Amino acid sequence: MNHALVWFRLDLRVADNPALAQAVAAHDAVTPVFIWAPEEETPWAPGGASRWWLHQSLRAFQADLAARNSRLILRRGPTADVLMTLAAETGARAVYWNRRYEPAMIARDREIQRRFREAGLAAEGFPGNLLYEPGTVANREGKPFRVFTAFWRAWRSMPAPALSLDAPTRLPSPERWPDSLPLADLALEPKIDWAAGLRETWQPGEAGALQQLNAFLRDHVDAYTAERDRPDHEGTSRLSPHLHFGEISARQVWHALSPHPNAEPYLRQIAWREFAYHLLFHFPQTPNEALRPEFRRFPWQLDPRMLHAWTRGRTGYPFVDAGMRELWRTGWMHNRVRMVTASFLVKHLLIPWQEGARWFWDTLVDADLANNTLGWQWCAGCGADAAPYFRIFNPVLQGEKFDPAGAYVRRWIPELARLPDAWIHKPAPREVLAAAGVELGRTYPAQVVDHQAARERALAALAGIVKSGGHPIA
DNA sequence: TAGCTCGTTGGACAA
DNA sequence: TTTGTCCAACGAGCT
Repeated sequence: MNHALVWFRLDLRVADNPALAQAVAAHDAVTPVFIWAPEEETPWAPGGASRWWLHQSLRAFQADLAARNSRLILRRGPTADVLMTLAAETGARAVYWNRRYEPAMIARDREIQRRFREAGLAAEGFPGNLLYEPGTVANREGKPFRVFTAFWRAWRSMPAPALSLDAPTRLPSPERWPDSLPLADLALEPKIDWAAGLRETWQPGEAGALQQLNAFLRDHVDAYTAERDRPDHEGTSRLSPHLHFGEISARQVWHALSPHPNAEPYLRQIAWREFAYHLLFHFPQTPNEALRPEFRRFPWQLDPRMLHAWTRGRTGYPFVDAGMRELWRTGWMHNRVRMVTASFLVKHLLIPWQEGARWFWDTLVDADLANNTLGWQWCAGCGADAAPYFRIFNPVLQGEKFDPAGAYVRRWIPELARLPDAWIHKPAPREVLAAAGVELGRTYPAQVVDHQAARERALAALAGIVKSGGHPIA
């Protein structure tokens, strides 16, 4: 039989899957395989929340494949060895996958391709995870954009993407299936069950992704510009984890949105995702190092107690704490609040952005190396397209502006629920606190830093690295 | 080309 | 209370 392997990673879908489509079109037996090899992704192996999601998504994908008379073979790494072994076991002459763009993943794909080709086997990656691959959008000099708006203009004027590929109705199975590990053997789920909030919030898998997209199109896309900044409302798409795991493709989202008269603001967000991959591709050190070299001299202060207060939502700034608790409970945080919490860690506490990136990496179900890196560097002011450095979010004003009635704070910080709206985001007078049953320092922490003092300290620190010259240290 | 403008998501302060 | 202006920079991208 003319047999092919399809190696799945962050493309856990049957619809609009170029690698799968190629295998079905050109082969009369297809073996889908997923290989768990987190050591190959260090130091950015999937964190706890990502592993939880992956477990659920793999289970859903197994069912989707079973409904098409197929299976998902599960194995553990090393990936290249496993794929070679599987090719030998099944007699497959080819392996296909959809490309990933993280530096370590690019290197791994290249190595697998080399080994397969040396063995006389086909090995081919396909573009399935982005609308336009890194390297295809460049400025007039042929250099990578570093400013989003310019990237967006170029990106938007690219030829429209081809139509999405239909899901194959039936996948040709091999005469004999190779062995598969049980899903539980990948040990992706937490040993102590902390995932109740995740289960309540999400439906991982391709069906859940489509449902989420349709709900967004039906209920939220029209008001997106106004509502996307309101964490107290349900105004965003909440597609990020589905996109990260490839349960839905950016191309499917693009085609679903495009006919819509109010699609542009959301497509811009899709372009941000592509910009993040573009930056990671061209600046592969950025998950660990500031893009702007002068920030390597920034006088960070790694205070473990402050960091702990931030991670657990105990900074005394309700808008910040609500966000951190939403993250801890649901594996997700509203984008507006991500900016404010990140800014608070970096600018108010002067804790290195990498610490925040690492915490988000472990707790977000949508943790994505490109997006996480861009987001943190942007907030820290050390990345591409950085805002003027003297822009420091005021966590009280941000709360009052984007959660005016305090509903978001009350939802995640029940101990403040009885405070009146006017005092929900800032320390209330003694009698107001008493009436609401709040005792600062006991039922809810006092502010760990004073905003004004922290702001001045951050501005002084920033002035220091600018004044001492913008040259990179050797 | 050499200068100009502007940067997803602001804030503080004066008037 | 609202509105306008400036705030310690810098450099990509454009004309």
